[in-house]
Amino acid sequence: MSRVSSLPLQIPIAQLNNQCFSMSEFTGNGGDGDLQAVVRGFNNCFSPCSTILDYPQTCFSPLVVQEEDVLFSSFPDLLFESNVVFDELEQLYKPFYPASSQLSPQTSLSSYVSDHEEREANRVQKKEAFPESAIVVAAAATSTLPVKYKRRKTQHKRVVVEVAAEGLSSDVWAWRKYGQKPIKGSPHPRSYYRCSSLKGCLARKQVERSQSDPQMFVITYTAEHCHGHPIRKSSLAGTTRHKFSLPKRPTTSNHDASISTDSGSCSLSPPVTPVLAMKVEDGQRISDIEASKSNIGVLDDMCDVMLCDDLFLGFDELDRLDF
DNA sequence: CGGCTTTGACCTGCGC
DNA sequence: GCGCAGGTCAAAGCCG
Repeated sequence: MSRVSSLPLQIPIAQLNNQCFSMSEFTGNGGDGDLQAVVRGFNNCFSPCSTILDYPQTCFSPLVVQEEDVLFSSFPDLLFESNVVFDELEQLYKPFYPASSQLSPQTSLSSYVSDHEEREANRVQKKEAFPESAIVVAAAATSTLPVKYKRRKTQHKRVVVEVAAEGLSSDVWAWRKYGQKPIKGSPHPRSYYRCSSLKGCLARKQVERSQSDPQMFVITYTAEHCHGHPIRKSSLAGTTRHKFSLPKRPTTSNHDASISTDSGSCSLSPPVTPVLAMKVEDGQRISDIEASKSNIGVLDDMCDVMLCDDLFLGFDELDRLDF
């Protein structure tokens, strides 16, 4: 049985379509350039008015579903432990649904949900079975932290996706890097970005190379944008100004996670990386899980339809809008 | 000059 | 309570 993936998909570059770059083309420093430049371009995989509009079929190609089968045959235990991100997609895409559309992704693609205890138990199990798996952990904001440190890791919904470098090439959002940290157990540092499209926007994302496949990047989105999408005509604001971002001062830190790129070399390339992701939210109940499980068949039958019809129809509609 | 990256320091969460 | 790891801040400097 094929299911919609609740894990970040890893699509080898060799399997991507012919339009994609190779890593050697894409990177300026032998494959380990400057990540921040690449990162700006990624968000489009969930952004209805980014370059995805121009290349929807490459973003949600049937390859995605095929890969899911492979993925889940390899990780069967994860089927009931993780969640689908289509509700996240829907949230982002909701404003752009065609008015006539009667079938939103939500209605046909209910995600698995879990309560806190179950997720915690699962997390432990997963950690044992798949210590390198990208796991989404999300939580509601309940902290009493000082304002200065309000944005801590468990406060917001988190969406984890894994993409090839090609998927990082365009973005409607502008991201500003505010930190980079080496992560224990990982040879690659993690970079931290915040949305710079609007001051005060809490949207964050973290980017690091996948441990299992250094050609892939694990991107974690945290919180939500408190503003609408930047208009497409100005979406180049999301592209980097710097041809190559090199360390501004001598450093011994690890820049392994960094990739050099810029809009000049990449922005015209379609975001060819198919991406699905998963999301977990607090407050979900076991009964909801059971209800969602019953939709698996629907998922099987509808995922192609949803992606190809609902979303793409909406993209077409949106594309006709005059920004 | 504004916006960006870099990076050491600081702070919090969490496991023991 | 302590120490570690992760997340954020903010100063310094670069770039267009």
